[in-house]
Amino acid sequence: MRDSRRFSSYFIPTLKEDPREAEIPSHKLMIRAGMIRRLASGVYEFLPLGWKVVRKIEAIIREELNAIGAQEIIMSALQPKELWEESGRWELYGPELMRLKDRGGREFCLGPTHEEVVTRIVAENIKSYRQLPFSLYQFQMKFRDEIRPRFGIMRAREFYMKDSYSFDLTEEGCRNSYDKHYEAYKKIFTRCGLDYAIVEADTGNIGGEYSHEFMVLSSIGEEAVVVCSCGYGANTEMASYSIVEKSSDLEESSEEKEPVEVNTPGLSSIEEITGFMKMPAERFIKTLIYKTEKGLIAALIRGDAELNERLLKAAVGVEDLTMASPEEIQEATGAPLGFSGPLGIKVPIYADTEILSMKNAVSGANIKDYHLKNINPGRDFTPEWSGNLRLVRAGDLCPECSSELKILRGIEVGHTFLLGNRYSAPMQANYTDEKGDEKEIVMGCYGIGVSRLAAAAIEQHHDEYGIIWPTAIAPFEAVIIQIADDAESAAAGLYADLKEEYDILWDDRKESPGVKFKDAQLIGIPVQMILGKQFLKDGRVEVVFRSTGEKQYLLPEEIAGILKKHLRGK
RNA sequence: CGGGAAGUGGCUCAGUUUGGUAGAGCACUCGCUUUGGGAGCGAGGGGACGCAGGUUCAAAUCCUGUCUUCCCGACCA
Repeated sequence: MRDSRRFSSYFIPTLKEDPREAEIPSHKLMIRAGMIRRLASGVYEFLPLGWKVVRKIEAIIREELNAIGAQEIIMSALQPKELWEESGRWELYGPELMRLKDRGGREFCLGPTHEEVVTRIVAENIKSYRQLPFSLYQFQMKFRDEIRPRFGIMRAREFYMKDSYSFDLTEEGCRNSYDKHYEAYKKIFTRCGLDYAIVEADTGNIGGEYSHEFMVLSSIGEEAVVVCSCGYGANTEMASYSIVEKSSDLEESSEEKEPVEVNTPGLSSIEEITGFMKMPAERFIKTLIYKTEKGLIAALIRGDAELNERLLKAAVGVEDLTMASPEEIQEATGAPLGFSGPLGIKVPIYADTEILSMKNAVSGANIKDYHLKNINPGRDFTPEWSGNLRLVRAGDLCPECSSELKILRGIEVGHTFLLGNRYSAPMQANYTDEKGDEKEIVMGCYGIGVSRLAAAAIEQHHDEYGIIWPTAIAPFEAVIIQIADDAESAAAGLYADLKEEYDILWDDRKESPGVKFKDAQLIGIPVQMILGKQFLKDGRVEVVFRSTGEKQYLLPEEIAGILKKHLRGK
C-alpha cells in the first residue's frame, strides 16, 4: 500500500537547530526531521514521518514472520498482578515494572513483555499434541520504568516492540522454532539495511536455556560485544576465550624474591597503588571478596582485569553472588576494604588463570595500610580452584578459530530466548501426548525493538546534513522538489505518474529553494527529483541520490525506469 | 540513587558575577520585492524569566525549598 503525500499539507515540523535535549545523532535528527517529540523523559510521540518509518519496519517484520508461519495477535498492555505472581516475576522484575491500581484497589502492571499473558492464553486453549506446534506474535507499546531513559527512543520507558512466542511439543521442536525465528531475524535486519552482529547472550530476567542478541554495531551502543572474523560472537559476559601468553608479563623478574611488606597508608584502589609503587596494573593481584550461599570466598584477578561474575558463579557452583560488605571483608581477611590479598586469607581462593603465571606480584597484605611485594603464586599460596574468571579483553583469542577477538559496541535490536518450561511449568501450560500423558509445552520467545531499530538505523546511516535512509525503511522513497513556479504542472504530472507505484513526497510548498533542499537532505529521502532551472531550459529533471550525491539529468519519461532500478533493484 | 549541567516568547540562546520589572537570531502575521542552497526591506504580534517561599524601596539576577530535563556512573531483556 503506497502512501504518497504533498508536503504542503503533510505534518512535518522540521527544525533548523539541534534541540537542547538531544546528544546523539539519531536523537537530534529524529527530532529535527519532525519524526518524534518528547512528552516526558523516555516518553515520545511519533509524528507522521516517524510513525511511517516504524510502520515500514513493521511491515518487513510481519512479512518474514508470516513466512515462517507465525500468527499475529494483539494482547492487552494492562496485566493483572495475579498473572505475574504465578510466574514469580511480580517480585523478581523489580522496580522496572510499571505498577498501578484500579479504582477498586486491584493491582496491575503495564506490560514490559508478554510471556505471562501469552502463556495463559495457550494454557487455557491448548490441550492436545495435535494442536502444536505454532507461534504467535504481536506489535505493541511496552512499558519499562528504566532507571535512566537515554538517547531519545533508543532507551525509552514506553517503546514499540515486536514480540513472538513459540509453542512446541519437545525441546527439539522448540530448537526448530528457534532456528526459524533466528533465520527470519537475519532476513529482517538485512532487509532493513543494518550492519549487525549476532552474539551469544545471557538470559537475564526472562529466564530460559540459551539466547542470542542481534546487535547493530555502533560507537554509541550501550553494550560491548565480542566478535571474531570467523563469525563467533558473544556479549562480554558470555564470551569465552583463550589467553595469549605475553612474554612481557614474565620478563620483569624471573627470579622469585622474598615477600616484603610495603606501607601504603590509605591507598586502597589499584589506581592509587600503581601510582604510588610506580608499577603497572598487570603486576598486581586484585583480591575480591564475595558472599555466596556457601559462605565468603575470594576471587583473584590481575590488576588490569575485570571479573566476570557469571564465570565465578559457575566456578564456585552457587546461584547467589554479591560483593561482600566491609564487615564481611574484615571477617574474611582480618583487614579493612582495600588491603585484601591471597596470603593468610581465611576463605577459599578462586584464581584466574593469569594469576598462576605471575612472578613477584603485588597484592594487599591483609593488614591495614600494608601491601605485599614479591608474591609468587604456588610458592606463597595455592588456590582452591583456578581457571578463567575475568571478562574477555580485546586481543584474547577466539575459542573457535584462535584469531584475535575484537570488542565492539552494539545496540541491541533483537533478542531470542529458548525458554523451555520457564513459564509453562509454573503456569501449567500442558498438553496431552499420544500416550495420554500430560507434558509441559516447550516455549521460545523472540523480541525486536521496532522503534529502537529506527533509531539504530539512523546511527548507522547519516551525515552532517541529515538522515540517509536505507531505501526499504525510508518514510518516502523519492521526493519531487519543485522550485520554479512554472514547473508546477510538470511536477503534478510526475507526481501523478509515480504516486501509485512509489512513496512520493511532492514538495509543493511556497518556500525558497534552499529550504526545500535542506529539508530533503535532513529527512533523508533516498531519491530527489528537482524541477528547476535545468528543467525550464531543456525539460530534464535533476535526479540526486541521497546516499552517494550522484546526479543525473533525465527526461520525465526516463524516471520510472531509474526509480525501479534504484528502489526496487530491478 | 551518587556526581555534573541546565530551565528566560514556538525553537536556539544572551542577560544573572556588579539587583533598577527583558533582549537577539530563527519561526509567526501583514505589505512590497525575491526564487538553485535554510531570501531582502518595512511594519507587527507574542514572554514577566520552571514553581513556591524569603531578603530588599526594588529580584530573571541574592537566599531556601521544590519540580522538570539532559549528561556520566551505578542498575537493567
